[in-house]
Amino acid sequence: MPRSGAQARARLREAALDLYAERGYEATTTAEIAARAGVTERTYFRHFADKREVLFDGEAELREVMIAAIASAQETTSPLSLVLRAYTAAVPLFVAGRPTAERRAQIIVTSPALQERAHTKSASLTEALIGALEQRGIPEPTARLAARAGAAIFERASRAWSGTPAQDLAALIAQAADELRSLI
Amino acid sequence: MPRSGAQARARLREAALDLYAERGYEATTTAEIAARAGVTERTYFRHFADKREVLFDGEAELREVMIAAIASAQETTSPLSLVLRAYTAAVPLFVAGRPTAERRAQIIVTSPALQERAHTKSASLTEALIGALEQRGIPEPTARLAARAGAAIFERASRAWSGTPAQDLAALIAQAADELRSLI
DNA sequence: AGTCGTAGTGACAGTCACTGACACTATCAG
DNA sequence: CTGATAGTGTCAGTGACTGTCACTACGACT
Repeated sequence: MPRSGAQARARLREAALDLYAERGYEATTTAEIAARAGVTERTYFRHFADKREVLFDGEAELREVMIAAIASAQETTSPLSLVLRAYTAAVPLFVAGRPTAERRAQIIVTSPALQERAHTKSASLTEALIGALEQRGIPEPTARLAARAGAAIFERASRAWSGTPAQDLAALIAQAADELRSLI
Repeated sequence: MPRSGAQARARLREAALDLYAERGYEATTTAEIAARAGVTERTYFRHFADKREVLFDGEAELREVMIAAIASAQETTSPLSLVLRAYTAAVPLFVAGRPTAERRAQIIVTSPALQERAHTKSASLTEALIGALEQRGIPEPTARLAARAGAAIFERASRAWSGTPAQDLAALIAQAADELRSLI
């Protein structure tokens, strides 16, 4: 394995986060990000598909953890429980990534383009969960319904978590699930 | 009121639909769309915010119908029922717009950029429903949970509907709601 | 009939995200 | 030490999108 490129990628991430926060997403050019990271614009686009993607790196790890949680669950677990188990398994990742996630969130709310990408990311995560459920023999429509219900539950928990940092996210997930049950 | 512009807008919609279908979304330029519609590229961008938006025109009507359905419901209706009532009220619109919707859907699946926009559109519709629920005094977190559950239900119904055109969409919505209940 | 305000349009120049192609270089395996 | 490979720089190009200014169609109003 030659020159790793991982450092450049990390510098690009930080540079983008800084610049987007300082002068705003739209007022920042990809050339400026590259310059601050000490590379050329062309190199930026070798690491990230577009100007937004740099804010959504590290999503792969999250997806893998969640898929693994579904794959390794007991035989008899219900579809929705599988999805909630996946989100709960990811709680440590959310806790660890929290400081960065907050900075990111503050940037994302300022730009419709970034919110759009955020939606896409969570939709693609949902698709991955659906795939994992199907691997366990759950029919596609059922899997989709369960995954989307789980996503709604997690969003509710996650929003509550942003409000009160002290709470335990896993407990909030369970609580949101109860809320949904009472709604239906 | 001077020159309406509605005709140009309609021609742009059709031109885009044709070209995207013929040669693909990415292989089509906005200049080509404008040319086929008999206007300049600049005029295209006066009618539509970007290259994708032309495929998502007429969303406003849908939103209004659904919001009205929520606003005009009985006092005692539960949050989820309100949301389902909104989707059900929109069924005639979906039936009427079906032929175009199918062409559009075929185009959208060919391009990640268009799928991204489609996600954004349904997310913004969900936000509008949340707002309508809040108007009725339902607290935001509850409204959000109900709106997202309703969206999941409708997606499930809508997918079933694409498969078997004969079925009644309203019935499929009720059926999908039962499915979700049994999942929880 | 003439005038006047308004919404829509064309023309033009410019910025910037993103891509393809080619040459060069740092690193590691043997 | 050599060769294979992943990463990078350079350069030229396309196309989405924007600001600005002048012009025109149309309806309102006298």
